[in-house]
Amino acid sequence: MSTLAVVADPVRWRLLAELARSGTRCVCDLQPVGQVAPNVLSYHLKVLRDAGLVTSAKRGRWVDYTLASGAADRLRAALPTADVLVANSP
Amino acid sequence: MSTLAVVADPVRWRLLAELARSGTRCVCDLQPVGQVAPNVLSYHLKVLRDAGLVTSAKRGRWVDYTLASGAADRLRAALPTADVLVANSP
DNA sequence: GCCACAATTCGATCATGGTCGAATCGATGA
DNA sequence: TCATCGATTCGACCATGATCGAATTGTGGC
Repeated sequence: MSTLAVVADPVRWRLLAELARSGTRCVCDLQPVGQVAPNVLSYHLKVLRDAGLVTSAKRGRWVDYTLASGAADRLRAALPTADVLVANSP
Repeated sequence: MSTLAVVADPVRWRLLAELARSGTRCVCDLQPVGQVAPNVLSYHLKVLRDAGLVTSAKRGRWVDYTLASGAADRLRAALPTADVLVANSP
C-alpha cells in the first residue's frame, strides 16, 4: 500500500494527527481517536508501522505509539500540497 | 469517495498534476498521462469531475478538461501537508 | 500457577473501488 | 443518411482493503 493510500484513510489520518499533536500515546488513548473496534485499531496501527510512519514500544501491558522520526519527510514526499498544484498552474 | 481518496489514486494524481501544469487539455492529450485504457480514463475523469476538482467542456468531438477554480482550496482542505503534522508536534 | 487485562493475530467475509469488453452516444465529414 | 471518430456508459468481474468474531499472546497482580 502506497504511503498516500495509507494516510488517505480517515482512521489512520486521525491517529497520525493525534500523535503529531500529543507525542506519544498508548493504544488505549488512541482507541477513542480511531473510533473503531480494538482489533481494527490494531490493524490500522500495523499499517502505519509497516509504512514507517509510527513506532511502537512495549511498556508492561501497554504499548506506546509515537510518530516516527522520518514521518514528516515521508508524508511530504507522498503528500504534495495543493500548493504544488497551484504553483504549477499557468 | 472522499477528496483525499480521490487524489490518493496515482492515475488521478497524474491527471491533476498535468492539468495544473498545462491548463486545459483534451481527453486525447490526457490519454498518455493516465496510462490506462480509454474507458478507464473516462471513469477517472468522472471521479475527478464529481469531486469538483476538474471541469469539462465539449469542443466538437473533443472534450477539454481544466482544473476547477476551487480545486486548490478543496485540495488544501483535504490534503493537509506534512507541515501541519510537524507544526503540531510537541 | 491462575486470572485478568491490554493488545494482536487469524481466517472468513464484506464492501468498495478499478478494470474489462462491449455497447452506446453525440459530433463531424462525405 | 451513413460511416467514422472521440468519448462515455454499462454490467460483469476482479482485486484490494476493512471489518468481524474468535482465538492467541504477552504482561502484571495475586
